[in-house]
Amino acid sequence: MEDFLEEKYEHLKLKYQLCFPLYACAKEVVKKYRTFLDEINLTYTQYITMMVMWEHKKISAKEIGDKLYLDSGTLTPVLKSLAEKGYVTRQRSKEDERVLIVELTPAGLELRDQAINVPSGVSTCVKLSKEESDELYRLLNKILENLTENCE
Amino acid sequence: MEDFLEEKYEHLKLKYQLCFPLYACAKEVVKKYRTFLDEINLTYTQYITMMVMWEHKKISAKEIGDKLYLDSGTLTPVLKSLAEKGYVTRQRSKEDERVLIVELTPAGLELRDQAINVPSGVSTCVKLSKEESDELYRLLNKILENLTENCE
DNA sequence: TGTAAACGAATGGTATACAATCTATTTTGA
DNA sequence: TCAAAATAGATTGTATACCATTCGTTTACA
Repeated sequence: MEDFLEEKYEHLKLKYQLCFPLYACAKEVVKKYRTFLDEINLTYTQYITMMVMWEHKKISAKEIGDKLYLDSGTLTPVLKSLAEKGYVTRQRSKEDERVLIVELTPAGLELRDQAINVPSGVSTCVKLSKEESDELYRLLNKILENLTENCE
Repeated sequence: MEDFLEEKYEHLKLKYQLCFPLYACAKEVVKKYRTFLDEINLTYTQYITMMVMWEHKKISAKEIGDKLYLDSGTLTPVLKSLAEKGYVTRQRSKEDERVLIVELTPAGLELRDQAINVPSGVSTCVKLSKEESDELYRLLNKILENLTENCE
């Protein structure tokens, strides 16, 4: 095998990877969020958790994890920190003691008004047209679906 | 303000966010990589670092960080672990003592043959057409460019 | 009905990520 | 020329993420 015959390794180069820009892009976008979220003293993970709370008001930890693709190892400390900040309460379900019910507090609801301009701020930096955003949204959700089901 | 007038908060719902599927998708793809990379005992970060090494053989830590969008806080332990596994060497540049030169070892080069089927394995699970992959690649790199420059 | 299986959280361990700071070296510019 | 600024890595601290395991509760089913 000659040393210059490296064609079979071409696909291992970073620039031919689809998944690398996905990984890098997600990191950079979260980093951009940080500049906006610092002002309301939330991390990105706390922020997306609050988004679930703003929409659902009262929901189990399990359901939050399903929506955010996070397991209890990640979510438990996040929920505890949000409870310490006074934005949510944590209590066991009466019907099923295994279940942790997370509920939005009035302070948590008020926080929404301070977060209201975060999405547009980030969106301005991302600078995609409506058509491009829609297409990207579609492709990402398609991958998410494909990965969630078993692959052959 | 009536309680049912929540239109102004609609855009804060998770399903209207572009960045959330990006974040979730990147996590799930990296998780899928893990199933393939476990076999060769590499983490995802170690794997993309090795991809840079396979392509460049000898490169500074700074340049690796630029390519992978990683800072020294993340990269230093990754490079140390790869050196412990025997895949790279770490030594200071003679010309500029500040610079750390990372060099691929023969064992590191051999590892490439074991990694050769990883990209197609993940790609099979992602299940996008050639056209979709190309478009996603284009959009992600466009966002990366936009985020890297300043947003007013 | 009573025990095994399943379930939801919590915990401990490992590995990122990034900001802030520190150290050593090199470059700049008055 | 020589002090200030810039640069490259390393270190420290905080916050994810995920895996494996554990614990207590609930469900299934033999």
